[in-house]
Amino acid sequence: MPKISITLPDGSVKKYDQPVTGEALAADIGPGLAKAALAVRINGELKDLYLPIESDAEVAIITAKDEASLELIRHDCAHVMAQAVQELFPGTQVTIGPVIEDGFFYDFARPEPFTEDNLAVIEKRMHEIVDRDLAIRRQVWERKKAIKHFKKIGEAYKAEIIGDLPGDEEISIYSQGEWLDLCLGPHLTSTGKVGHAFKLLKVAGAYWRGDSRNQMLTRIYGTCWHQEKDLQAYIERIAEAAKRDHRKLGQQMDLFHFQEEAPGAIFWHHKGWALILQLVEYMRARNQKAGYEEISTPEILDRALWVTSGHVEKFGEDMFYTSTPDGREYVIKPMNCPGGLQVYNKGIKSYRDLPLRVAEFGKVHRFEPSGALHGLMRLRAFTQDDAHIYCTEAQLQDECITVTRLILDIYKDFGFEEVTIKFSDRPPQRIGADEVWDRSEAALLKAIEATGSDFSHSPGEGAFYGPKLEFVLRDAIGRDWQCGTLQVDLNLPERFDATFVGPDGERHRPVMLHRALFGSLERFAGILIEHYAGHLPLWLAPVQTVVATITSDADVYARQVHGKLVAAGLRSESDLRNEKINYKVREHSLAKVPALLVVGRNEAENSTVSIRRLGAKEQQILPLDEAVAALQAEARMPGCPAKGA
RNA sequence: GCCGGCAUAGCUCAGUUGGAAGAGCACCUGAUUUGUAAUCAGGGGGUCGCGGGUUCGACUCCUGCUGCCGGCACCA
Repeated sequence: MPKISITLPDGSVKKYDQPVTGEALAADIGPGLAKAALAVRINGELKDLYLPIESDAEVAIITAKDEASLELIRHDCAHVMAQAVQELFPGTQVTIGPVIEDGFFYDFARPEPFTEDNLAVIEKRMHEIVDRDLAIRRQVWERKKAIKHFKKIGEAYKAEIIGDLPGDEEISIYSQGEWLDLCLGPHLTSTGKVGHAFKLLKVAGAYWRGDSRNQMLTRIYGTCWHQEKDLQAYIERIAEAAKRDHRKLGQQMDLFHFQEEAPGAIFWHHKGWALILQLVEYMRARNQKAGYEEISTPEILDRALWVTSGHVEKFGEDMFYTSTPDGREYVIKPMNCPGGLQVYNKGIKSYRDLPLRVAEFGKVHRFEPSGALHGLMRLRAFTQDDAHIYCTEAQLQDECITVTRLILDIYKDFGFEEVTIKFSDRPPQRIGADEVWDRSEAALLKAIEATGSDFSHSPGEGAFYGPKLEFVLRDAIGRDWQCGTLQVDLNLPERFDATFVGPDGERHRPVMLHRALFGSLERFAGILIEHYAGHLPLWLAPVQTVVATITSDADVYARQVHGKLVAAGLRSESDLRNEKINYKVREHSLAKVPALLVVGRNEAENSTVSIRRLGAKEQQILPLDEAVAALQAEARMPGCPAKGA
């Protein structure tokens, strides 16, 4: 009587008298599969191919076609790299080497860190180890023996990891040839299965266990694919992202610059500023439609106010300070809310005033760690499209839903269709009663539900003063950017003693919400530049049209065309230089001007323009007035009624 | 902040073992009046990031600082 029955993915069942390995099972199904087999999935869990299956199970043979197999070869590739490193650089300790998106890394402890120059040598040795086709085998060791072994060979970090594993966990050690590593597995059956489609990408420092108080290790990043063409495609993908880099495009398009005297702050040139102004105009219109008022509060406020708000205590090390000759100490605001609360507190608020929605395009300064600065994406001086909503607890739910809908709707206008929401709830250290946290968290969750959005839960990641939602959008090449945020604040209304008079004639504490949609205008501009690869849609483009002449005979007409475009509200420039049209086309194309209006003798005589759109090879000849009207219509801000309409 | 790398003309980058700072583009001048991604010729332009040191001599070697780049940590 067969003892073990194996159910395959197609529903068929194979029966065996004794335990069977994944290898044997694959061979039993077919020689092609035996050759392609990389691992097995037993009851949903990935396992090594050579381990016996002891009891009835649902089993699938994993081959290169399975998504999971990429993780396997990347993990093995990390091990091959670790082996190569230890062969080449004796005395280097291994720590951890996980699979990450598109690749893997391994962290090493070594007095002398690796540099990029070492990568080629390590890569070469890795290819040799793959060619050795070493069998990879799993062993289970007794805990004490494992710790003793790793200590003996000088692997203090590995010994520490084993010591910290839960008591009931098996200590599995994988060997490939002479080389051993502690690892949960599973792995391929031999180093040969890794193949040669891998590449080491960069070296970096990384703290042991991700804690900046610990020793810094040296990390090597790599990527690994089944086939060379996949590797090449990945390398091209990285190159494509580099081409979109907003710092590079920002220079090419003459949008902004940075310089040493203002680390983390930006000099906007007029074209870049035009983009920012357009974002502000858009958000103002949306705010106005959504029932917001707008205020503006001082950028420099007495330090005492920041003591009251709690910022000095909590973020004192991360703020800009300034003092005046009269000896007063000020803080350059890192947030708009304390200033906003001063406006709220001026005069007495009634429950009839709520919900009160107050927007502020506030420029804030934060003394970010120098290593965190990154173009427009992480600045020390940036502008928030901030707003604070003061409401009653009863209104909290509706306000959360309305804000969430507004955010999602606005992202669509910028071509971001895929948005996920991150929900962060109460951290261990917090202020406020648990019942209030219960209600606040429930309100945010309900808002997610009401919009039917995808969301992820980050337990304990909320701010100390309240839970929050963070809105993450996916750009044209699949990268995620966290932009918008909606936070409940249980702290500041208390600290500044904000109140409203209720129907009962008593003073009550309002609930305060913080919300930003773009987050930072500068950062959002950077994201847009990368999302569109500089090809901003007409309504956002800094220079929307350029009128370029073919000969100087058309100069007078070109001025007339340009004048009409400007009168129609378009950001237009004219190019009457004594240059060939090829030269002009090339130059304005590189500057990412969306619409080039070429005029020569023909156009001047017929009152037409030849429109060449960015990226197109063909032109379109249109009567001047028709062309202006069409461009004007296209340049209209989405989501808002036309001005004066 | 931490680890590593980088810093030469407005931009992109060359610059050998330490021995007189270069190219292309851009800019200026002139010629050319041109039909959809670079017309030709000439010219001007440098504290080689900043400061110290070694040396007869430093863009080059050593060192401190600043900024930037790639990560890590941080991100109210």
